[in-house]
Amino acid sequence: MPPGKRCRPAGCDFVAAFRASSHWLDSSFVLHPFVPMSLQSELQHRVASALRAAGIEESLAVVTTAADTRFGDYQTNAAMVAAKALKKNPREVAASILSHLKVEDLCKAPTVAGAGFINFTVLDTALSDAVNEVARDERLGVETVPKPKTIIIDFSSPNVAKPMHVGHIRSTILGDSLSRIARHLGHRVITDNHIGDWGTQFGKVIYGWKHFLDKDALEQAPIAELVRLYREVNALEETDPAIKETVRHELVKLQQGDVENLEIWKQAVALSWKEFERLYGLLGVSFDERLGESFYNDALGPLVERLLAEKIAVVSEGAVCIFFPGSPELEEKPCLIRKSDGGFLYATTDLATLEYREARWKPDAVWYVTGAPQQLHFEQVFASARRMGVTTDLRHIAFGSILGEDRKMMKTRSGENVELGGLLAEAIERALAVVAEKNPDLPKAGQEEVARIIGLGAVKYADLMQHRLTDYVFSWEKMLSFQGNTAPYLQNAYVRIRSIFRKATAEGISTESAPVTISDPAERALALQFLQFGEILHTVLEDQRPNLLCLYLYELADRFHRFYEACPILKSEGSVRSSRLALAGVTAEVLKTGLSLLGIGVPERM
RNA sequence: GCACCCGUAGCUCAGGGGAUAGAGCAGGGGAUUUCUAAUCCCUUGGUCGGAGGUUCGAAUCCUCCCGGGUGCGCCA
Repeated sequence: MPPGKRCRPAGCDFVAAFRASSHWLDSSFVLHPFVPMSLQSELQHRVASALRAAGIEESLAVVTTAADTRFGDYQTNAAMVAAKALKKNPREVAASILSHLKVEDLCKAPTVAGAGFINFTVLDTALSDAVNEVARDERLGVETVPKPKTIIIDFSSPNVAKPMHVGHIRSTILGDSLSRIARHLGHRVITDNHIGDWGTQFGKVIYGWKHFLDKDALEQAPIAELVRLYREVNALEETDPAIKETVRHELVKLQQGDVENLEIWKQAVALSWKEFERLYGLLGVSFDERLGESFYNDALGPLVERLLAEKIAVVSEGAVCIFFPGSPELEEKPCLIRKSDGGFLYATTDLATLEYREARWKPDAVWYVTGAPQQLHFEQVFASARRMGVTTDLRHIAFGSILGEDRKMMKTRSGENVELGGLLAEAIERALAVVAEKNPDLPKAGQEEVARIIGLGAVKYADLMQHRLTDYVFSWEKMLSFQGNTAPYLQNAYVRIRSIFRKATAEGISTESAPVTISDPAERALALQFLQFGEILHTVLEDQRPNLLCLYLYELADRFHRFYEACPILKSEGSVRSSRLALAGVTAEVLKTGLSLLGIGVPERM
């Protein structure tokens, strides 16, 4: 199985889904999530009022952060958009809007620039007020959605009897992060690990188990032994068609409930789970449910029979298929749900799984976090589900493949791909070396704890920071880098702040929350950045793109590091000191919360 | 053959109608009596694969072409 793929079928027009993604929830939170305290949304309201007064369509009132700080803090392109429809000069339209715009309590006088941009520079006082609002808010300006949805997120889904390798990291980490964000925004989330515990790999495993199982090796390193069996049988099959047939027969026997094969299967599943649990524990990933493929076995036959009876499925060339007349994309691509030999397919399991989920949780949405190559499969499954009357929003959260140095997908069978356990161990080991060097006084146990947080953070961040649809070339160097745009960079910003607070406490300086007063440019830049926190999370969830959160946090840490260089905190005095301390404190909170939503922890020192 | 994705700096990637296209790494030069240098500052580096089109405005949308990848009835 290629690593970019899951053990499960795929398919669905993920591009269409991606494009439509901002429409599946309430339109009310699509464009501008309700952030009543936010300066940005307040400006937007003011612009909307001005547009109304100027006789222009209010929905054009979109305020964004300025493209360049030279132009100010925020901007709106409404005049240029309106000018197009009105067939007027954009700058004249902008002037007309300005004449109706009342923002003197928030900004310096707005200016018209370029082709018709209206730029806003926020007053230091207004910015200070806004920051103090966020600082007082437990949720740091992040509102929950008014109408929470029930979302089932199906991710990770490794195959039993095979090791988890780097190809599994994307689904696992992406799914985990999306789950955390969705929950944080108030949705009801059910995470399910639809593990591949009933695939055709068992024919090979059982054959190998019966013919050349090394019991000592199984004792020592169970997964490795199972993999060895799998690979050896795989190789044998290539050369001997008779063995291939026997292997297939072992699978059929298992599916028919053969006692011996069932027992081997149970042991293999249990051994695999043990290893998966170890990795999930290390990664801090948990699931509400682990209903693997085998859970749905008994449902497959009746499901197919019912679909046949309902004339949704038909027999074609001996196989049971669902056709999609009237759908140009799927006209020639039926969904097969029973082979001519009576065996079931992944689509069958997916449909049975969906029925179960519908009945048990009545979800508003089901998200399948699997590789992009599976899009057609999901398209077929979703189309089948619709024929069955399912109206739930089904979405394939596709992601690109991890490529080898040769820019081709890493192949499981070639054996060259990197096992996840080894990658994580290496990351932690390298982090430990750095921690020991930088923080030799820390007790060993403390160093190990810090190394774990940093090493795992680096690996997770390296994956999450990438646009999820892009293929990327796997590189140890990138995965294990602790410099530049990496998790340790973000963690370091947090650690610096914690260090300042420790020192303040030691010196008897009050760290009680105090009002923030913005004056220095570095303070402005930092403050404006964490005011965006409330908006960014909604955008991330709407597009299912944690890389935007990574980018946001990187910029926050970047601005903090500059502030740190430019604005001494403990060296300053009085209200300036307490203000800067408070500013740093909020930054730390946003960093910690933001990273936790990526599934990344923060150490107190590093 | 058909469908989908991708092509942006030496490398790895952001940006997906808006102002002079950004970052990390790599390369060059600086900063530490000062809250952690896993940091900061400066700097080198780009006909955004190509050609048309739409638009006041295109890396971004449309069409075609080139190049790479992936998928496409009894695998998962």
